[in-house]
Amino acid sequence: MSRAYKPDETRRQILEAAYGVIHRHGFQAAGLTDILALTGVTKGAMYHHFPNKMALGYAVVDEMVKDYLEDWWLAPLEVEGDDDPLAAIARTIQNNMTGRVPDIHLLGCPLNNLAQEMSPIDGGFRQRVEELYRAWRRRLSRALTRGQHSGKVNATADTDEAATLIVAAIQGAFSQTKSAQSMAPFHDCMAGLNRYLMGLRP
Amino acid sequence: MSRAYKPDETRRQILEAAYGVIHRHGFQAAGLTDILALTGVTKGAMYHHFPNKMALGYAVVDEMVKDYLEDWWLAPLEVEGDDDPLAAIARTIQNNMTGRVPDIHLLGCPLNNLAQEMSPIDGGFRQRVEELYRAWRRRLSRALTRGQHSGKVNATADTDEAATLIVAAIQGAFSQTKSAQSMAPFHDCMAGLNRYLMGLRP
DNA sequence: GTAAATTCATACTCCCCGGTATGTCCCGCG
DNA sequence: CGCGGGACATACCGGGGAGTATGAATTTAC
Repeated sequence: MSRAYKPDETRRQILEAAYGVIHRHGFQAAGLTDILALTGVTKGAMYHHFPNKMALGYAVVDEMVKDYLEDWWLAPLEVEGDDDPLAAIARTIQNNMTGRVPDIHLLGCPLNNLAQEMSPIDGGFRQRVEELYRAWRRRLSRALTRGQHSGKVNATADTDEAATLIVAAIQGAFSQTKSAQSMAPFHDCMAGLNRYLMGLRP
Repeated sequence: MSRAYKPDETRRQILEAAYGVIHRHGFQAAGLTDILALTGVTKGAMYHHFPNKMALGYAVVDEMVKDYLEDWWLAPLEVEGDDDPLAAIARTIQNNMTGRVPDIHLLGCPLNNLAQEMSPIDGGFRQRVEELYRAWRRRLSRALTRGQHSGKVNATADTDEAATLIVAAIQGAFSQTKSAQSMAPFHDCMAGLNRYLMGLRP
């Protein structure tokens, strides 16, 4: 018969439930009771896998949010044999608007949400979130530099500057979308960002 | 002699203290005790002026955050006899980077902070925050339209789209700045935004 | 000048929620 | 086979923060 104890699966369930609840309500407003009720796992099991709520939050950033960022925003920038980062960025944006669960963007960006809420309160969160932001900017910047070498991006453009603005536009789009509870600002913003990207052509 | 009871001044003190604490720690993490300790006002006085913590938060948005937005981001767009909105926007950005208390931006944008934290949790917050966002976009959009009429802005540009992107870039700049605890992303982002604005010239 | 309403102070209540203590069950290992 | 440690369950604790009850001081109204 199937095993009764599956510790890593249990840990995984907790992480995913926590990721969902935190995405919806924020870290502070996310009650352990809510998370546990969502999984069927009990508090004892949860405190066996994580020493406290903070550690659970850290794990959510380190594992879940990091994966989200990688899968939806970073990996698409570096598909094999692609030397046109501007097209890749536009494709990534398009992919995010159409490829995901509809209205998931109304909840905001998992990274930006946590950054806003937790960075000023807790150093551990701040450090982890900042690491993800830096990775995002660096990967974007490098992609743009490669584009400059292949002649697809204006050689005079400051790639760090452009990377920061692109990240900011995406974060800001999420932010407005969340408050508006409508995708309209998101679409407007991505259209504007596309226009900006055109301006980076040689 | 001076009066002992000054209700509107008391109310004002509470609002300003609440605004500061909420700006630093967020609404949920802001304890009434902290706010009151900062003012010397007691809990009884506070609950006389505001029915509960939510109402206090609403008042902070309606009065303090609204004023902040008006003073630092909206009014500078509409100085008398100015027909060049792109220059006005660049000036507003510059004004925000130099004219305020240093490192105030490390705390994030008061509006964006509340938007991120409270919009998904409470409808009252969401509605108020969204109203401010809409006002911001509209005022920007109208300024750009005026610029089109005076020939200072490319007539083919979509002003709503541009307004949304500008707001997004500013919000995103704040967000990254807050996590980085460094003004570098803010400066990069504003430089990139300026480059985008150049692209809106006829 | 006095009653009524407003403004503020103090002490207390209540409850939610993170955290703990303790016990049981299961699995691996000799 | 049994024993020791890992995996999970249940019940309880304690603190902190929002909210309240009550009363005193002050201003206003008539």
